[in-house]
Amino acid sequence: MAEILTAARDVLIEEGYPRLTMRNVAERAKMTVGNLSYYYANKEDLLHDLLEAVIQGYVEDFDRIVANKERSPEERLQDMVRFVIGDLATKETTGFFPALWALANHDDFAAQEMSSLYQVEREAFAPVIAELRPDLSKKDRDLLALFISGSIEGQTMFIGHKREKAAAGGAIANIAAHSFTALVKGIDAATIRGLKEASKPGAKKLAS
Amino acid sequence: MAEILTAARDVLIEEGYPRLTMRNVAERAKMTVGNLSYYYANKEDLLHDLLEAVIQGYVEDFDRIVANKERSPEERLQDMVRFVIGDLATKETTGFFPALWALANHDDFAAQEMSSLYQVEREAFAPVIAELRPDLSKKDRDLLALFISGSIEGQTMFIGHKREKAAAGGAIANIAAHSFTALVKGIDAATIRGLKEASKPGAKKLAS
Amino acid sequence: MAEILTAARDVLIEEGYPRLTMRNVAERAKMTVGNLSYYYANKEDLLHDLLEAVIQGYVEDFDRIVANKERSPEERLQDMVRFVIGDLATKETTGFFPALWALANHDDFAAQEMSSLYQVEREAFAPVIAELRPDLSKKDRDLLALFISGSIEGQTMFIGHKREKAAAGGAIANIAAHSFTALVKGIDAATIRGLKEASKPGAKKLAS
Amino acid sequence: MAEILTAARDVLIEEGYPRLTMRNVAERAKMTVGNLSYYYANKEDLLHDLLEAVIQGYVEDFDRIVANKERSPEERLQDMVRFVIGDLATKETTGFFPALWALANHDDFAAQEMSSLYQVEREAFAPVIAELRPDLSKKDRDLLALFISGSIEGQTMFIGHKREKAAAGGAIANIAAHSFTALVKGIDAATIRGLKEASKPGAKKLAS
DNA sequence: AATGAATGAGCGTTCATTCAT
DNA sequence: TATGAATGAACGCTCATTCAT
Repeated sequence: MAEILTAARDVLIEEGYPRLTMRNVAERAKMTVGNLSYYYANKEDLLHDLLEAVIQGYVEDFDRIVANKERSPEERLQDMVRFVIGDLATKETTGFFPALWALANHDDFAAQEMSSLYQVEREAFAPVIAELRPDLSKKDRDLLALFISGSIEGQTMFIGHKREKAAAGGAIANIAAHSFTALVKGIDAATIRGLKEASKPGAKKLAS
Repeated sequence: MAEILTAARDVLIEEGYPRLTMRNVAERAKMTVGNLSYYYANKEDLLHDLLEAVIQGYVEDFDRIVANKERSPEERLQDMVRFVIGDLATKETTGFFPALWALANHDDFAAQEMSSLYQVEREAFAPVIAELRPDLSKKDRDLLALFISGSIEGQTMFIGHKREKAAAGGAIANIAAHSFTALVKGIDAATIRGLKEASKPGAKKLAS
Repeated sequence: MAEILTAARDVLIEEGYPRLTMRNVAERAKMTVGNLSYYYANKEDLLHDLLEAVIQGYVEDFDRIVANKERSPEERLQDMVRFVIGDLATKETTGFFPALWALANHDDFAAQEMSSLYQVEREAFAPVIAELRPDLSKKDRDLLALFISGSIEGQTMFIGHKREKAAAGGAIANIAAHSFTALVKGIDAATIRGLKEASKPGAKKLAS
Repeated sequence: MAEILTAARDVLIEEGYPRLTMRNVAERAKMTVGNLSYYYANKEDLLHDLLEAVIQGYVEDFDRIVANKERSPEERLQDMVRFVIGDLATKETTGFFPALWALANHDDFAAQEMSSLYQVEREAFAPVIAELRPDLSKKDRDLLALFISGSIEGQTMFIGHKREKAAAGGAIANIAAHSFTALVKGIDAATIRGLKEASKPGAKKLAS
């Protein structure tokens, strides 16, 4: 039943994972605990279905973005960045993802779901990066997508829903769009592999 | 007693926030629950002390980094990026921060502690950004620091301890160091404020 | 479930208020604590229901007494006095009321329940007093009922179940029946208001 | 140490018996629990000393009252009644006695202390009753004292400190003084033994 | 499908008590 | 005398789970 998953998602987002209890979900779904357990014999099953369903929603979002082929690769990269950053400021996303990240540290299923979601995200970035930088190896392009994806997600903690810097969301999106474009267009393979930048030894030398 | 906070931190990092119980902490600290509650009358006090202590540790790390003035601003920016990215791959940091981010959604104290930590992080970045870009307003420089901080933190989910892409940590650090340097050196105020990039309307137009 | 309230009442009466714990009640009701808390989400609810139920029982007793109109007012007053004094010597009443009186000092709900019970008791006395003394104001008649009620209740400590002077219960009932009859028939309004008795200043004068 | 008993008494009176804990007493006495247990190895000892001390205070009060021989027996009876009723309205007495009565149901020591206190109270009433009614047997006079004592104590629940009818305290004292005087002067031995009043069978007959 | 009832474990917390210093 | 530290049991309460109906 979809109502159960909606209820569970709402509890998770609004009250946090520690309060994602069978009772709270049942109450929100206007059911008894007994009946909830008819649909989900145990909490683990419910959690798995919940993660799958929520993540599937985000997957569909990414699929939709990629489809647009009318604009230039550079524009499409920036569209995607703005879309994801815009989404991350919603109550749902700000509520869900930190819970997912924390869960992934101790729950293999959550880690795997998270993994598959971000793979889809990276696959959405992949074609535009490939168009902009056909000279780079697939591995290097994947690393760029990985970095961009992480960079974007990390903004959640600051410009997410009701977070301290929520008001800076627009400027952060501008910076991100510019930064990732410049990065993709400007970086070379040697830099990615650490063969070029002179500053690397610094951290270590000065720490000692 | 420091042993209690160490035990609590270990429980949080290794088992996750939902298992951060008085009994688990007491057991790890080789105490009885009764005695634990002699030191911490309630769980909230313990959690607060724990967050404060752990965050204070990171604050001290940042303070130490900033101190180094021998290298060029560009090198120092890259040193700092590499230091933070290096740290984020440790078991402690990968375990602690996602828990903190999730907690911050529903616990005001956690949100506030998180806030003060990242302010310190941004203040560590501020002087190098100021040296590189004296032409930018303080507000714009702060936005750059905010973006960089978020970008770095977001890598945790991918290259953190035992995370899927942990092996890519070195490459990600290289990309980050390069990307942030290029960003700080290359961006202009109009871009930050969204007065320059032509791609902005795209997302909406194509979504419809 | 009535069994729970019965069990709770028995614990209160036989073991006293400090031992009225959820575990003790559950054990006596042959339940687990978990199941008890299915019926009573918290101890306060249980206590309130318990007080209400027990007090309702006494209210019904009083209602039954008043109904009897065949005997003279004087006889009815004495019937009532003997009934209440007879009841107060039962294990249940001797066990319950001191607990209630003590509780009423620190628990508002208990105070209010106690209040409503004794109001019913006084209303049971009111009509016979009114028949015997139509000349007195309602206020004065209420004061007589208040005094009689208190006088009766106070006997609990001495002639209650297993109390030191339990054997004197019959004589005390005789004295009470006589005393209250004489009081109601003999007192005048001036005495109630303290305008007549000459002894009043004595206490103070001699204490100094 | 007297401070401990004072602290314990204050806790009992202000917070009630269930909150009379070693910790609360220690805190009020500005001690540590450890040090409190130097003076009182266990809670039972403390409770016993507390009951003894408080009750001794009341015993001394009674002893003082009896001493006054200048007034007539009737006046002295009324003086005593007014004194006790006046005292019962104090915070201390209203707080202490219901706790004692409740305790006496399940704690033998409390029952015994209570017993000895009321014996003293009755012994205070005894001489005036004897002076007024030398014709009655000692046993009958003791029964009158017992009834009077119970009657007075029972007023606590209604006109005690912050109790519902506290404002009626003066009128109740007037009624009590009058009632007990009339009782002592008017009753005869046959009535006490139940050989005279015609109303006795009523309660039973009509209840059936 | 749905309810209500029940279990047993675990939660945070409080307590009387003990003891080394 | 006095403290601080420690124990172990009990407290009220919540939880995931089970099951008869």
